[in-house]
Amino acid sequence: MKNNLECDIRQTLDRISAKMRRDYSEALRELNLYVGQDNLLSRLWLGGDGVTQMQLCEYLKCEPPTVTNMVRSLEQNGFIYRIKDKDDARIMRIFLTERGRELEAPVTLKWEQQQKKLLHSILPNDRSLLRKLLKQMENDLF
Amino acid sequence: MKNNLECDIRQTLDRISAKMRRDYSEALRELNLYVGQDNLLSRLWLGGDGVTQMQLCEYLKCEPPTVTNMVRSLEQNGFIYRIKDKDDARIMRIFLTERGRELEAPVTLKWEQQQKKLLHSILPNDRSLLRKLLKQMENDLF
DNA sequence: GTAATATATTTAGTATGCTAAATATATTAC
DNA sequence: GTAATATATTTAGCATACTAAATATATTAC
Repeated sequence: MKNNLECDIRQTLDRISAKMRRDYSEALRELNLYVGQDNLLSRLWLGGDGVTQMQLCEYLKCEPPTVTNMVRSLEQNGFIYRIKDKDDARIMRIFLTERGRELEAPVTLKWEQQQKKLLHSILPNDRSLLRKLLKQMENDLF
Repeated sequence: MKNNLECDIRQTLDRISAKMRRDYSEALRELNLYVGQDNLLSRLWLGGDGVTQMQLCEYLKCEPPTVTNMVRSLEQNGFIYRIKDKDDARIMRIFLTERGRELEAPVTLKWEQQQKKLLHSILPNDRSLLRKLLKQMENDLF
């Protein structure tokens, strides 16, 4: 069991994602962001100003308390602000501040750099094959 | 940039690893373990009884404070115990309890189940190709 | 032998991420 | 209109995981 193919694939995948996360986390610290916050902001950058926390849960595929914490941190650091919906008092709507909006370009640059590093030695043909296989795995998982 | 190949691969990889972690976390809760603790224990199962925390850092590829916390939790739950090295008082050596040793079989079973699910629809040929590409990516990253 | 440096671990404080339970507001059923 | 149910968010408490700083012990330089 120890050294077979399946085991190796799962473990390698684990190591890649952990290492990717660490590197990426470090890169984002230069922008005063924590890893994951960029994903939340990206939902707002693509014209999603006024989105609810439930919509962010859906987008980030995480649970409501996680979004509560992320949103609190981002608000405290001045990247977003929240307004209670006037028709449904249960709902908080999230908006970008100017400072949050300004992060789009530098974060996109970090994304590109990270991707470049990740796929550095993979040839174009292999890239599309890799994507196909990963998508297949994703489908099996969900 | 938004929908190109590279971006897709990074994001898909992210989603797979997050989903895998969630599923796996749930499965491990039945054994009173948290995700990651199984990896620490596996280092001990493979004849590594008496290992130091620094060696666990190396194995788990994480920082010393993380190991301190994991080890504290595992000790409190009775899976391991710690003894101060008699020659070097800075070093703590980690040992499995009987309860910790008993977890090897059920955890291995969970691993197999998770791997099976992950690679369910990937053909053997594609599996070795996939592994090759993942290893290549890992090399680029480190 | 003492001072400076290196190593191993812990503490404090931050984040993401979870579950379970509490709270507040809306909607539905009667 | 009231009671029961559903939805959105928060709180509390747990985990992994990080950095920076503190602590304790060893080793090296002199």
